[in-house]
Amino acid sequence: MNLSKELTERGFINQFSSENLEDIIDGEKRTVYHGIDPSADSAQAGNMVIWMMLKHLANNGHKIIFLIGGATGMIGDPKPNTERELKDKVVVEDNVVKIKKQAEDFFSDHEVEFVNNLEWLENMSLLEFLREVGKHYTINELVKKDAIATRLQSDTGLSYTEFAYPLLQGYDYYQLFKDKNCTVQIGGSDQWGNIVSGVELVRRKEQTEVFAITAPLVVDKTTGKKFGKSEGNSVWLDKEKTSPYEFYQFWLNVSDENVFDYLKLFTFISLDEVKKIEEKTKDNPGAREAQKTLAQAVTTIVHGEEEVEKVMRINEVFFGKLSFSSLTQDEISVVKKNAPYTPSQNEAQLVDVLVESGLASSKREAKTFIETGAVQISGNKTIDTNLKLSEAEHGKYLFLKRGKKKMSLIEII
RNA sequence: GCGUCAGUGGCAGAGUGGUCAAUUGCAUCAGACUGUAAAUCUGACGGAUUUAUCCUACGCAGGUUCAAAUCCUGCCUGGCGCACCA
Repeated sequence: MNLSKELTERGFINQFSSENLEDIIDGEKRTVYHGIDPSADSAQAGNMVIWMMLKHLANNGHKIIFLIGGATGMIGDPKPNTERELKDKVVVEDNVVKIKKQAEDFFSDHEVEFVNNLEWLENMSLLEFLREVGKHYTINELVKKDAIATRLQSDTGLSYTEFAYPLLQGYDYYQLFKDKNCTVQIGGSDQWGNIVSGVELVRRKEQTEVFAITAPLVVDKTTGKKFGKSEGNSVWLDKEKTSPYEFYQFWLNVSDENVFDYLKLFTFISLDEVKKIEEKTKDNPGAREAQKTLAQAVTTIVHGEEEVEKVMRINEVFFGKLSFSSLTQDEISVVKKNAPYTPSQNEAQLVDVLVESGLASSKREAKTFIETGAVQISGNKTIDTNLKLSEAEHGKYLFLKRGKKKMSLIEII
């Protein structure tokens, strides 16, 4: 199966700027670039779609340039409803370092060149920008761009700064074309306008056709919402922000409607194999074979095999047959390092411990949880809001559970 | 700069002196049912609490009043209109 077909069937392709995709990626080996703005200090699960696509491209012999928008990140691209707060320069610089490190790890098995658009944008003079870049854009055209058009209609308006964003990204493409003969740019579908802006700039300045490909924004089919939130929080690739355990849980909890799409997008499992899993799952959906495969595969890609093994052991304890008391000392220390863990005093109130461990956000909430029977101590439900830890049966460790999926290991110190 | 309209909880959006911790919807969380799924139903949804109350909050800062999200003044932010011929 050729690459364009593979990517299409896996669901990576939304739009592309050519008659057919084959012409872009199946023929000559090209230099492909993708850019990300350092608007946070870590990429999220959603970013992985493009990152996976880059891996597929790299596996097929294309050269990859990974651009980190040290310059564009200072501006922020126009969001459809609100103007962005300008980010502090120091924060942006810090984010650049972190994202770069993360991407380097993610692509460690591929040859990827990293660039920062600060290199060429930082010292460009305003006059040069207006003459070399601005002159090739008409306002008439810019105001038709989706993000800009909606903002012009909205109550918040649109600053000149953000209005200029497409020009900056366009210039990036031009630079990479001139410098490194880059002829393909990929991004999320929301980036289409910005990417095409570069395609046009290159055509106008160099009379050469370069290409654009976008991937669809992954949407949760069951909710219609943007994918990648867990309990209202973003799922990050950084394990300090989203622990491997939480990361694994996120994928394990994917609903049936989505899981096969995700297997195609976020893992390298072959399409045939996915089909097999799909059939197996139809016979016995309760086994959640597909989710397990997905969680294991994605977590391996992001955090590595070793982490996955640890996470799976923790799961055995939290959800599996293993009773807590049967854990060996060694296993407890594994849980301690990888799952939510809270040290506590023996005389502490249960409500306080719930708050400290993050299982409840306030005492009031903690009480409601207890009253509704959502709290278990080492497997035993408790409805006593005044309970102290010392009154519950436990050894040095106890295992606190709120709801079905939130837990924390409590160590008495 | 002038005029005018607006700024409310995660979001949308009511409320125009006390009955407002603020209607409603979405989102979120818990319970029941399940498969750590979805859908559905039930409940919670600023914080603390001795559950009587207290504190913090309706752009910011003051003021009027027994009492303000609601009235007044100033400021900040944004939308729209005007700002050359007139």
